[in-house]
Amino acid sequence: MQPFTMLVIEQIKAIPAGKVMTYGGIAAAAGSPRAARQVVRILHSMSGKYQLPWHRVVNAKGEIALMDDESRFMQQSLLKDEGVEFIRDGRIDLSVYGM
DNA sequence: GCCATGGCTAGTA
DNA sequence: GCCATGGCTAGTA
Repeated sequence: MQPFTMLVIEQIKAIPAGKVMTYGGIAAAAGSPRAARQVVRILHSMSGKYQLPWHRVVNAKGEIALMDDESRFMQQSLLKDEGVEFIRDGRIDLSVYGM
């Protein structure tokens, strides 16, 4: 496992319940601001193995990025259970979370 | 080659 | 809606 990958995994694991981070934000925190897509890949392929709170990651607009209906519903439910509030229809006001 | 991005245009209203 | 971007895992040889 490469250093950057490890940093990204740590960042994701460090997101507390009830908070969210963006793909780009995580990439930046791991020292590589333009590597948002790589964060996507890591979530996609290592969420299960490393027990990542994958549902706490959203895109830069505060939207759930998943394409699959079932998965996005799941993500929304998990976030709501943690107290994350959605504005009209599936968006999160990122300014509430300091972004 | 993959990927669940992001940011900036063109083009419509 | 388009396309430049980044870092590398999964899987074959």
